[in-house]
Amino acid sequence: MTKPLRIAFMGSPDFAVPVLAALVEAGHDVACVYSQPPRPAGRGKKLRPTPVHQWAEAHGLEVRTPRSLKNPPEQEEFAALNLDAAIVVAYGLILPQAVLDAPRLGCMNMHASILPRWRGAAPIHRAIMAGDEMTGVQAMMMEAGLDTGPVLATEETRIFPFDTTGSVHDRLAGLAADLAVTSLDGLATGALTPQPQSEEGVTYAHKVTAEDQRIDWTRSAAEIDCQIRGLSPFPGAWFFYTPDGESAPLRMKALMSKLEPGMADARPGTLLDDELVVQCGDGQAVRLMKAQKPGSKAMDAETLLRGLPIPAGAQFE
RNA sequence: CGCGGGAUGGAGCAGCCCGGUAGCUCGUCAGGCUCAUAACCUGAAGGUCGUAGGUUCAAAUCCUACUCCCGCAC
Repeated sequence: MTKPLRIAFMGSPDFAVPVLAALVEAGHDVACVYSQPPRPAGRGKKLRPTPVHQWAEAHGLEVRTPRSLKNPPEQEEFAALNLDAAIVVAYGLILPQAVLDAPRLGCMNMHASILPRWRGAAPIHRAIMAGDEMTGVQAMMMEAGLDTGPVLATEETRIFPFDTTGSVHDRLAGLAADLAVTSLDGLATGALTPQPQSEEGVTYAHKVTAEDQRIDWTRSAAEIDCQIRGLSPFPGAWFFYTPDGESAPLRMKALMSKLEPGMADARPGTLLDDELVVQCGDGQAVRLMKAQKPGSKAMDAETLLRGLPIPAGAQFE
C-alpha cells in the first residue's frame, strides 16, 4: 500500500466483515462504519445489531445506522467525514448521488458475481440455483443504477458440484477481502482503471422468496440439486414428509444433495431406497446427504435416519 | 411479553398422556470368525433423564420458574 486512505465502510451481513477486517488490517483509517439499523430478529424479537455493526463496535470504530441516506442532514454528516473513498459491501441501502459524489475517489463496491450477471441482492444463491459453473467477486465503482458501475478488478472461482451457498459465500468473502485492499490501492494510485460492464448478459439476482424454497419433485434432478445447494445453509429448501401412522406432515429441510440415477417408472417424490434417494421429474434422482427435521439441527443422512427411518417407497411432497 | 417444537450414556431417538428397577439404532472397548474388511457373531464399559424448586411412600414421567437449542414469523 502506498499510503493509508481515510475511508468509510458500509456493509451489514457476515459477508462484509472480512472485507472490513482486511481494510483495517491494511492500515487504512476507517473514519466511520455504516450499517443497517438493529432490527428485531431471531426468536423473541430482540433487537440485533448486524454482524458488521458488532465487529466494528468490538474494534472501537464509530458506527452509524441511519434508516436511510436520502435526507440532507445525513448526507451532510457523511460529506463532513472528508473521505478519500467509501467501500460498500452488501450494505442494503440505496446511496443517493450526493453520497456517491462525496468521497474524493468515489464509492467502491464489492459484488459477489461476475457482472453484469446477477446484479442485485442475492447473487450467490442465484448463481448456484441456476447451475452456474463459475462465479467470483468484483470491485466496481458505484453509480446510481443497481450494480451498473464500471469494474476495477475481478477474482473468479469455480462452483463445484459439492458447493453450497455457504461454502461459496465463505470462499468469496475471503477473495473479496483481498481484492478490496488491492483494488482500493489501485484506485488510489491510478494503477487500475474502471472498465464499463458488458451490455450483454445482464441478469438480476432477486431476493430469495418463500416460493423459491419449496421443493417441487416434478422438476428435474439437476434443478432440484441446484435448488437444495443454492439455498443451503440459509434459508434451506424444504418439503413435506408424512411418516406412516402419523397425521401431521413433517416439514423437512434438505441441505445437501447429489445427483443419482433414477427409475423410469417411479413417481416424482418417491423414495427409491431407504437412504434418501428421491425420484425427480426427469427420470433422474437426487440423494439427500444432509437434512433437518423440525425441532432439531441439521444432520447427515445416516444420523438422521437413525432416529427417523424413512423406508423405500415413502412419498415426499 | 410474537407463534410453536425440543433437551434422556459419545451420536440420533423411544419411554412421559395412564408416576413404581433406563430401552432402541449406532459409536467405543474386548474377544471370536475371516485371506481380509467399514461385514458378521459374542460380551463389556458408559446416563445425578438440561438447571433449580415443589407434590408424592415413590418423579425421566405431574406442577412452577429458569437456561440453552430448533422451526415459523421477521
